[in-house]
Amino acid sequence: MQEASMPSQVSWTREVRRFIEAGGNTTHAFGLGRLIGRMFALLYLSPKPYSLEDIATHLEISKASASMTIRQLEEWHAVRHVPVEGDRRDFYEAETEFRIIVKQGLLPGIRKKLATAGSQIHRTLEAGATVPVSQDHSPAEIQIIKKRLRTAANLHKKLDGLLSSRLVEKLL
Amino acid sequence: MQEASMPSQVSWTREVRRFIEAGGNTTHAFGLGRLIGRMFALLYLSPKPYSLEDIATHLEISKASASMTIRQLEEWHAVRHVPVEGDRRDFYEAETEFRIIVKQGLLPGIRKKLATAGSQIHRTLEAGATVPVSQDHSPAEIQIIKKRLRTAANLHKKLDGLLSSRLVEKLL
DNA sequence: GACATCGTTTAGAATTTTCTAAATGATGGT
DNA sequence: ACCATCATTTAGAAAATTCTAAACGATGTC
Repeated sequence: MQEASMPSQVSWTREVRRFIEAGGNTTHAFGLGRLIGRMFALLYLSPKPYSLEDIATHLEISKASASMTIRQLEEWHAVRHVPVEGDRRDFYEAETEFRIIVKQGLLPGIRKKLATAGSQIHRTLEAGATVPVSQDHSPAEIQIIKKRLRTAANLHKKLDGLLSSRLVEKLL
Repeated sequence: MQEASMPSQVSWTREVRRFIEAGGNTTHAFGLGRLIGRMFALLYLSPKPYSLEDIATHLEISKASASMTIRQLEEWHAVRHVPVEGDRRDFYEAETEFRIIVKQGLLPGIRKKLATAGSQIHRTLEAGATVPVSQDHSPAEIQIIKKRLRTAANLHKKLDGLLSSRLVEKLL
């Protein structure tokens, strides 16, 4: 009995490891750092909450890294702090409702980044409006530039509107 | 006349510089590198095509960097190679149809990244199906894990379907 | 209130990523 | 065919990011 389950046992833990690394590669591919994906993957596959040190041990990282990364995950609502009775350590578990993570964590972050870009588009647009003459460009060229800026501003507006709408509801 | 336009002239070029840097910050914020956004912003505000050396000069980078980054932009269909009669240098101009950039450049890249994550989810799911017993987890916990994996697989499927649909048409 | 244990901060080490100069390859002009 | 000029490749420098050990602060325990 025990011997029969041993081989699969080994391959399961190895598969979990692969899963964790794949999570890290995914977040890294999207420019979010490798650790955050590894950590979320670990917690997502854990029915039981983990303490900071548990996490650090499993991922073979320092407690310092674990602390900083878990706070980032908390900001994104991807991880919850769960109190464990009679233990003053911090325990964490993964948020399993992706809707919450996307809506409260990811989308606000994306919108914030887009807002920075959008404000510069408008700033340039306004600067262009007060500059009818240029030694670098002909009047016709300036019209083209202004049109492109308006197109960019329009795209930004559409994107932001879409992200703040109930698109997410439909999705999940 | 000339004196009257001089002050605005200065502020316009400065504003263009700000625009370019903002473009760089935006792509960098989304994990795409700072240079690619700076370069696209430069070309987007240029009615005339630029040669590789033009680009390198304006952005104060080496021709080597310009070459590698422009190829990346080409892969994303964000920049077009335009032949200039009687000049064997390569000239480039920005693609101004964002629909094309998103549809042919960004979305395929995103889907590719998601596909990697998705295949690992399924792989783990299959491994879990063949492992009914574990010394680390109770049977009830294993059920929870399997359910979470199915949820993740489902999310991945929805996401991928959405990205490959005509969502983009509606958007732009 | 001193001690023990935990989480956070921070200064700097280690790694990764980005960038460039130089070499190479490719192509057109003479 | 040779030279001149351009784009690309690559090996290694430079810069940015990520990670950690140690110091610190906070909180519960005896």
